[in-house]
Amino acid sequence: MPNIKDVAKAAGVSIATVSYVLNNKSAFYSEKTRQLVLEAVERVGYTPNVTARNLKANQTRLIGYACHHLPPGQFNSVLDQFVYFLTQEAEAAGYHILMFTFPLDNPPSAYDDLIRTGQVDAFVVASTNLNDSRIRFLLDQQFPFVSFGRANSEWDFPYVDTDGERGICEAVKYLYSLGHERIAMIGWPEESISGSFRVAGYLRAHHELGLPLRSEYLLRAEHSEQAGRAALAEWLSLPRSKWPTAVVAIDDLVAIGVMNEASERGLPVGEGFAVVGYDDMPLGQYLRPSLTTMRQPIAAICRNLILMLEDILNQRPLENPCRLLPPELVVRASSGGPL
Amino acid sequence: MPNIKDVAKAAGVSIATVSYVLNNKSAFYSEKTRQLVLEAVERVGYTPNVTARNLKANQTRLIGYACHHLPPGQFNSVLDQFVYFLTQEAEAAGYHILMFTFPLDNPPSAYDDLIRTGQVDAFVVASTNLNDSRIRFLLDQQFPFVSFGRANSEWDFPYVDTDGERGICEAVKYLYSLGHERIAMIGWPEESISGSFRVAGYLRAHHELGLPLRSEYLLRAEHSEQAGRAALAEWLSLPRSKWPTAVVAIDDLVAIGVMNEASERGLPVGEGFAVVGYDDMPLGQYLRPSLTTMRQPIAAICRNLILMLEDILNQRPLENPCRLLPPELVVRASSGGPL
DNA sequence: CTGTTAGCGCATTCAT
DNA sequence: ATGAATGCGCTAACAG
Repeated sequence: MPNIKDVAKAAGVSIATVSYVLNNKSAFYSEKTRQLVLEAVERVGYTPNVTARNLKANQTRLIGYACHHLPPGQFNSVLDQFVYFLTQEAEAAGYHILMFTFPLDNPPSAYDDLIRTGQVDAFVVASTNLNDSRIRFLLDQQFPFVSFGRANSEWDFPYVDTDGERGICEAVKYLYSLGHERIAMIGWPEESISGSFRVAGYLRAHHELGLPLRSEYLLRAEHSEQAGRAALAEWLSLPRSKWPTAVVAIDDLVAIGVMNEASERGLPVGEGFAVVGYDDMPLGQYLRPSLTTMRQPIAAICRNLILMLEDILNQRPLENPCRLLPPELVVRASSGGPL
Repeated sequence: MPNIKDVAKAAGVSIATVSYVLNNKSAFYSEKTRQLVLEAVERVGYTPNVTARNLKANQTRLIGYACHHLPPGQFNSVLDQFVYFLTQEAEAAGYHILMFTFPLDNPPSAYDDLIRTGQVDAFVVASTNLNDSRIRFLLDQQFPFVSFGRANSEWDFPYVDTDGERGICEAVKYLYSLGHERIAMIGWPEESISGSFRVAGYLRAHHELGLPLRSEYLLRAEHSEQAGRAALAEWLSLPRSKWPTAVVAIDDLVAIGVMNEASERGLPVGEGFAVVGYDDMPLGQYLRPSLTTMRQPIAAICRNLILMLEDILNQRPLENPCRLLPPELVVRASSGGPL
């Protein structure tokens, strides 16, 4: 690879002049020198070496993003979209994404490594939770990062998140508009932060609709198909008159469990028994019945994450460090028509 | 961040000595100096700066991997697994993955950029095809890379691939062992390289089993649910006695299309009508009926990719530059029991 | 306007 | 065994 010296030689100027031209420091060269340099750049096929530039500038133009392994049977339904859009937005801002993994027993260690060795300028943290050790660590270190997802409310850090409360609230109201009054929900365990927002939406919808809340209609379970099945089984053990006519699942995988259990027990999903999921995983439209769900605006989330990171890295004040984006109701067959 | 000078000062030695100790050049320091240095490293909290080290060594310890966007409705069913395992294996070898995107109208340009700016040491190319412009470009440039997937047989480059021919052959033989004799297949368009290997497996199985080949049983379509539906519809327009009793789909999404169309037409998938997919996407086990499929050994693929890359980057001769890994038949409900 | 030069942090050669 | 000095490729301060 040719370097700046080769260009200088080819153009018959000094390396400083080449550097000035390439970095548009227009005060330091004449137009004819510029032509000379650009032509030489073209001739020798020169592109500045990023490593050298980074060493000088004390940066990397790399953003770290950790991908985690999920136990078999689970999966992140929107990970591929997220990674793609994040990469694309990062590139638009002149960055690339550096992928890394972290040990489950000590997540911050991987972040620490990358910081200490100077391999990234910032992080995008995702799949956050209450007392998230990574966020606590990054706050401690005062290292630039943005988060997809919230954590402890008293912690002050920039994040983008889907407004799960609003989303589930909208889902419940939609079901109500179809005529459902016995609407059940499967949440995640209480420790889950995004889970608790979504459950709050369930509660708020009932409050605003004046629907009575029945504690037996709100169950908590883990992110799994089995959890959806078990929850429905529990509801179907109630007297028939108390069976919910609609279920809001906290994510699509749980919704699938509900649909599977319902089908096996002869409950007609989409015809009198409604199921709504959350995430809009790619396969949802091809399920039978196709899955009504709340779509996470992944592209917008990634755009916001990177825009915020740009502001942070350029020391610009953040306009709005806490951004909630509304999910979008995608109506398909599993929610059925009016009762 | 402290640098090597800080350590040298703290240890009362020169920076050269610190460097020697940290790089285990044991010929150049005494044991007691070593202790001195290590203790100073600990005290000031020093970690070598990777950018500086890279500039000196003319490397980046970064492997480029391009993720591509798929049109809505399509998706790469094993991308998240692939990215995770690739990242993990790369880390085990002392590398990280740099994600980037490329424009569909000029894929090599993104690879060229990263090469010219010196941002990566090598690439992992995936989703290859015949006349793949990226592979041709990297071969031209003689830039280190490995591929997940094959391309033109006359091109000489290192790759790992799933043995699609073997996989589909095994699937067909399994169906035959259940008593099926009218086994149909949906392939990808002829231009698809991995598609043609899989179709070859279909043909080989028929040959080895002595089953007659009927041209109407082999259809070609794109990677979509709709394609699976359309293929089944075409077969069901044959006289009933010629309906296939089993379908091998070239990928899970197509298999889902077949299952959906079959269910809607009252054909009992898993009970007399068998469907087998390919890929083992995470959701397959939760479909109704659960999807029998050929599982791609993603973890092993990633391990092989990185092992080969290590050999290449260290100028070691490649033991076996063309590695075919067998997929694994995962029997679930959609293939049913013996006829 | 242009060229010379000093570092960025590190590895390594060459003296001692 | 140790340290001084050089250079990786680049940017930018400074001198001319």
